[in-house]
Amino acid sequence: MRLLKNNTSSKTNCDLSHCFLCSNSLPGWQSLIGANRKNLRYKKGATIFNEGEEANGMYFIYSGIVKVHRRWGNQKELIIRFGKAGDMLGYRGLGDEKKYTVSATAIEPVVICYVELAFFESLLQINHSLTYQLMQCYANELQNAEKKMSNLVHMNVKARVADTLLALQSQFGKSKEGNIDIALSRQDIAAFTGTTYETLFRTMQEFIQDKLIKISGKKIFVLKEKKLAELTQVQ
Amino acid sequence: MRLLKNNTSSKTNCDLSHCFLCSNSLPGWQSLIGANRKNLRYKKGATIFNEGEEANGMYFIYSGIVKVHRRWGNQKELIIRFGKAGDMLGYRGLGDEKKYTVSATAIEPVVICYVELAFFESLLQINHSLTYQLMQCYANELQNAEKKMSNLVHMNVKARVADTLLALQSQFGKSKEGNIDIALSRQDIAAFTGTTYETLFRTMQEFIQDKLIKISGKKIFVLKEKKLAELTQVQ
DNA sequence: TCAAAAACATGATATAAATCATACTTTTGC
DNA sequence: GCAAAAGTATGATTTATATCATGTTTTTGA
Repeated sequence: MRLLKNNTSSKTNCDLSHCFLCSNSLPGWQSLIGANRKNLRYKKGATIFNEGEEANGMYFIYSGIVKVHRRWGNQKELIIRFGKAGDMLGYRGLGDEKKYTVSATAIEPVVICYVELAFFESLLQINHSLTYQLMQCYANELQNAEKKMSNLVHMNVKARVADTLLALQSQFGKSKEGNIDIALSRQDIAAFTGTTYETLFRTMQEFIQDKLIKISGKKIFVLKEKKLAELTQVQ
Repeated sequence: MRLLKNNTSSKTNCDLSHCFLCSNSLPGWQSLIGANRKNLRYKKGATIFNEGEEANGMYFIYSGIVKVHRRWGNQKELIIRFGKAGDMLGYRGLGDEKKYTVSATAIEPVVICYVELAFFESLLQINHSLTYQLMQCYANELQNAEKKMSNLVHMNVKARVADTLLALQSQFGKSKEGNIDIALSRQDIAAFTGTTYETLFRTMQEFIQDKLIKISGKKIFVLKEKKLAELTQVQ
């Protein structure tokens, strides 16, 4: 998926060129898209949509970070993935069931480009290339999901935490300071790893002891990437 | 996905009308497809493709049952899903990486309709509806994968076994006798549930004791579907 | 700006499920 | 048709990880 330059002012509207939808449509269609899209703003912690709700539209992230997650009971959750500028949300609604099967929550202020499902589907009918790109995007997501599924069953927590940190660094990159360029609560890191806060905490302490990582508040520095990668391999 | 009538003679070739590829193409194209497809046969236990291998083509199941799985080390595996007549394999190869990220193995004799990836991709370029159907198929698979991922983290083994049995019955239906219409080894059921053979065995014994299911060899009879379904709910 | 809530930090304890061990039975290939 | 391999069956033991409990610090919003 496409990356966006670092224009995260929450005042900005989508410029009709960077999101998944626009970048996969011919320039001539942008006025049509512009006329049918809404810009939505969410503050940190706000729900974008909830699992079980009627799927009404497609959400294209213009700026900010979103977690895509599933809840269990009212204390447990699994974070399936994080979405950032250029990513798409809600498209699972295209399946047989027109309901969201996951939830999406802003973990920092987010600007969304939103279109109604009916409009999006009509775009797919006339824009072959958009459908093809969407299909490609799914193929990748499926691979990720299948890999994650397998990791959850086969890897122990230590390996999964190592994998999580490397995945976060790969998706969000490093800041100039050198830390992974995303600020997550330990709770969210645990939910992304598929473990509890306490176990995540202890595992990270172990990594700090072993000098594999370094921590300063919410800033995480990967010190020994190779060692972490080794931990994720079958022993 | 589409179901096929019970014509499982391994001598039969695909009739160019039932598989995912043919049923989503206009009749006029069938001669083109016929000229480019190969019919492949696999016996029980045979590997169709292996994770890590170069992705060379698309596989459409004409008859038989296939497991799609990922290995870990050389003793552990997770079965991601089962495929039957009308289903498709190998399409993950369309993602960024042109390698299979999962393995596919025949668990009973299988007849496959095979086309080269290049041919399939050219079909996608000219057949908009095929691309759209493929995309829809992915959307469903993604929902399944995300649900399974969440189940693996949140549900205990008992709930997962109940879920597995219901899922198998829903996918493969019941025979006239009333058992789930697929013969799997306990090992495979365990791998699909994401647990070990021993734990699966004990859990099934518990279900038999509680009269939720009944067993005769590889035939599994679901006696109390509702009770099993309750076990899968958050308590 | 102050109270309440969320997040962070850690030790102690419980337990679900994996692992190990062993024997019997069925299937498969030569 | 028989040997080897795969699958089935079950008890005993270990262990990784969740759960519980409690206190501190930070963030948030009224």
